[in-house]
Amino acid sequence: MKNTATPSQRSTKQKTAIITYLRSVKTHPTAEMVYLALKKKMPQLSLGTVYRNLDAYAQEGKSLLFEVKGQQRFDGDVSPHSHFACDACGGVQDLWFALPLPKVKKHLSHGASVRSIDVLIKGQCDTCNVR
Amino acid sequence: MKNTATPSQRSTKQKTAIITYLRSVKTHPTAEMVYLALKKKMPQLSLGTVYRNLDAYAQEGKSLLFEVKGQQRFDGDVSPHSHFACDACGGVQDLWFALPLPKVKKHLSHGASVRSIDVLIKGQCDTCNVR
DNA sequence: TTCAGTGCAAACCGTTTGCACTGGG
DNA sequence: CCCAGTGCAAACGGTTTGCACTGAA
Repeated sequence: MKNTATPSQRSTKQKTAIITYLRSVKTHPTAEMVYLALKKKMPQLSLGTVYRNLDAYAQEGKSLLFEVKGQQRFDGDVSPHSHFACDACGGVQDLWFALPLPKVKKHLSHGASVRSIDVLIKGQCDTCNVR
Repeated sequence: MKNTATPSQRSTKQKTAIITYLRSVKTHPTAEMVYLALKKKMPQLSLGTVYRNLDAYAQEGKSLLFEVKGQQRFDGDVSPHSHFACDACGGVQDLWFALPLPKVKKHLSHGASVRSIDVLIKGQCDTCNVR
């Protein structure tokens, strides 16, 4: 969240692998999850590189970034939607209801500009509730 | 966010001061902000105590807890509302538009239970936009 | 008197960063 | 050849925690 924005100029194996993985998955992974998944195929991959690229993608608007229980979660799907995070298993799911955007904007102070709208619902998922 | 829930049994100066301060303020302070504010009057107050009590209040539903830029922010007003966080100055403001709750619930998986709904809008506040 | 709560300081851990090296253009 | 990007490991900083002490009941 603090990495300085340096728009990417060169394409590398690592960048391609990271964005490809993020877009192929619906788990809203942490940086470490991405790192561990890719390390199988790219053993020399470093965690710092994963953080740098995930942060860059988020800043460029190529991914969503939100925080759950003190950890950053990334989402390769940037179309507007919300998230449900399970307190028990830590899983995150997409929710596709629409926000009343005109109403929202009406409540913002005049002159404020919006970069993102994050809706995060916390609770227990159905699976964890059964156990 | 990781402190184990131990419902408070004894009332102390510190607990009273912390919840009173949190309810008196509209700044959505971090634990450190609360600590620094109260330390003026209670010089022996410790940061750990502030964290423990703020976390406990959040778990008991006596305050709201959400995360902005890797930091926990606390809100003594637990009536349902949303937040706007300025990327530039770090300030957080309340927003009082209503969510379409029936629609939201319709999209949750059957069997899931909801503990909280956090709406966080990020951008630049009017003041920072002028500068 | 008892033990929940506190103060203190060290530990924790997710994230960031400095630096030498690598490889894309 | 050049310098953006990477790997590595150390540093960072917000939060948590172990332990001895304190004070509410």
